[in-house]
Amino acid sequence: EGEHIFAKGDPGNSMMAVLKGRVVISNPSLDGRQLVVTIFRESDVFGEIALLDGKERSADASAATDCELLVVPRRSLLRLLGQQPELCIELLVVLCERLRRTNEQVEDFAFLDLEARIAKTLLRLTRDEKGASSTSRLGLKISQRALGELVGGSRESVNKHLQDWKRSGIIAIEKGSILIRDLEALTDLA
Amino acid sequence: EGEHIFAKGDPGNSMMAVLKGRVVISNPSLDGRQLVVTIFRESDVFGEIALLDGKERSADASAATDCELLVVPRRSLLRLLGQQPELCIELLVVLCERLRRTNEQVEDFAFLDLEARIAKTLLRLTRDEKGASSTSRLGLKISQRALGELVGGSRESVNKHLQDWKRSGIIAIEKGSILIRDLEALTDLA
DNA sequence: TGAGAGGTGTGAGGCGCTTCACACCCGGTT
DNA sequence: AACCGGGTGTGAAGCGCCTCACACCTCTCA
Repeated sequence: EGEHIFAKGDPGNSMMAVLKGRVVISNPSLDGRQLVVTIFRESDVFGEIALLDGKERSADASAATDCELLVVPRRSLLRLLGQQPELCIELLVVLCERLRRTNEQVEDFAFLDLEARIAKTLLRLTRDEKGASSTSRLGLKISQRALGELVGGSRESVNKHLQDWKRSGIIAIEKGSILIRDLEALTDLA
Repeated sequence: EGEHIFAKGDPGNSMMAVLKGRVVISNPSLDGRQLVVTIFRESDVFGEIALLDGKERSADASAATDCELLVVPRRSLLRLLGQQPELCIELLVVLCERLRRTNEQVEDFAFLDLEARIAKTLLRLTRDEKGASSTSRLGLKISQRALGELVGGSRESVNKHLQDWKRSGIIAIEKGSILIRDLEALTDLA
């Protein structure tokens, strides 16, 4: 947990699959801030980009929890791809998903204000969470600073919006967990 | 010129290669604004995403100039990919480039202010332009509104920054063309 | 020749977000 | 116990960018 996996700018001659735990992909800014791009979990793969085109890593990766990773070095993958064309197609599909996701992020930054972005990622996080460990009663445990890094906003602003929502009964906060009371209202905001 | 090629949300069962002319890829917002994501030129391909994963088109495409396009329908491409694994790898590389580009856009929106984004795209545009038609004397012909759509800002704000730069001698504007006088200063801003 | 459309220049006002500053609460450490 | 670090809540000040409003310029087209 907390360990550094690779940094933006490193030479990238391998890709990884998450066997256990969570991996945070983030972008550093010049002034030390961080933007969290994605969080990968079991059975996701990452780091394919640098591997495939042979350039530098395009973002930082570090372990959000204790992890087990499967490392696939470049030459193994290339050999595999040569032998199994279906695998190649699968990789194409993964990259496509990723592109769609990133495109959507660009859109969000361009068109949505902070409030909408927070609402949206809150919804996404609970959806992801529910998929993984089926907690029917959905409480989301995340620090407001981390939420800020996910949406590209300051911790303080995140707090203010959460407070607004709490006052209007859209969410509740207990024991540091956020739980959604009015899902529809939140979807409208996003 | 001006013709609509496909719209976000359309079913996407083909991809295209640009033989001649320019194609603008853009995202529409709910309130009618547009964000221009990329401009493709001769020998670029686009529309692969929807084709590969079989989902909807993820953005609008329209002809910025008169164009000739080569349309590759889904089944042709899949057949080709089956026969020629190298082609598959090439596609992977194209997608990787695209992902890097889009990631960079996200970063820019998150970390750079409007001035820096304008500077950056101005530099990119002149670089692209010089590559295509080798005009040693680089003048960039683009409307300020179009620039605004490229950087995700209003026409007025774009104008104000350009005026600032004109006053400090970084750029000059003549006959509706922007030409860069102090390339280094502009690179510093970006 | 005059009208309109599209591009440009510029100021006033306002909203959203950031930064800074500070107070509070809780868990762990010594 | 006293103490710290990390997360939380909140207000004041300030800046960046947007919107609105308006003037002007240049083309094209009837």
